[in-house]
Amino acid sequence: MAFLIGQRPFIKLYILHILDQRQSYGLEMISEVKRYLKEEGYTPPQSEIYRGLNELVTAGIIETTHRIKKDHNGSTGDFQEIILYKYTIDGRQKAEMFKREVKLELDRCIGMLKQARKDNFK
Amino acid sequence: MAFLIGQRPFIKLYILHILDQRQSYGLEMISEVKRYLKEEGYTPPQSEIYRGLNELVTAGIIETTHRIKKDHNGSTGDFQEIILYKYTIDGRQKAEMFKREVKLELDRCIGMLKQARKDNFK
DNA sequence: TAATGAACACGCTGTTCATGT
DNA sequence: ACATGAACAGCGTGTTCATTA
Repeated sequence: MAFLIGQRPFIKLYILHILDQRQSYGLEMISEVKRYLKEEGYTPPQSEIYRGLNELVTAGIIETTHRIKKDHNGSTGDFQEIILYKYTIDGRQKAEMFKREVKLELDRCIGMLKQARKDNFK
Repeated sequence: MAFLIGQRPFIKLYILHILDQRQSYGLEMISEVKRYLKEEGYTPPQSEIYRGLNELVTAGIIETTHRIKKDHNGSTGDFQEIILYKYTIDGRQKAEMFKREVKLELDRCIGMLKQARKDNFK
């Protein structure tokens, strides 16, 4: 049995949470996750988002709405290509299974850390 | 900033907790830690105890009461050598600093995981 | 057998670098 | 600059193996 939950599934959870509401892309999602967790004293590295996204694609949970151009830059007229992600047809269903597993892990970890606090402090 | 607290400091915390009460040795401590955490669904590997012990020795927090013989085996008359650990002179003081740091990490992790549960479930 | 710990392999993570728009 | 992701390096961890009493 592993010690604590890994960063990967943890971030995937947030990715799915974001995609529950709307399509999004890598850097936007990492920013949002950072916003969620900044107060908790944790800043996930950029790379983790992409790793998580690729794993979710491989798992058939999400897919890439292949390259779509975004708003152009007002001054330069540049177009920025991004990769949008969204659920596959049965993706939400698969995601529920994944979420359930992660929830179990999450609760186990919380219980463990609380126990450690109880055992070793106060 | 790292993601979650590592297994090493986590176990060291329990080692110190045990040594707060009495001297002990490797396998005995790992057994006790397992007892503490079994209900939480976590079984630390044996090796981690030794790694933690060595690090605490290096840090000058504990020291080894060099090899002491233990109870003999009733039937064979064998003697088993063990390595007892205890606090150094200023070990408890140093340990307090370490514990304080770990407590901060512990609380941070709990907060983070709770936040994730709040964000992604219920 | 109990006890210690070395040694190995591997996965995860953080940083940096490369590429393209 | 923004966006993606490959590539590299290093640490932590889990398992196995070796040694000794």
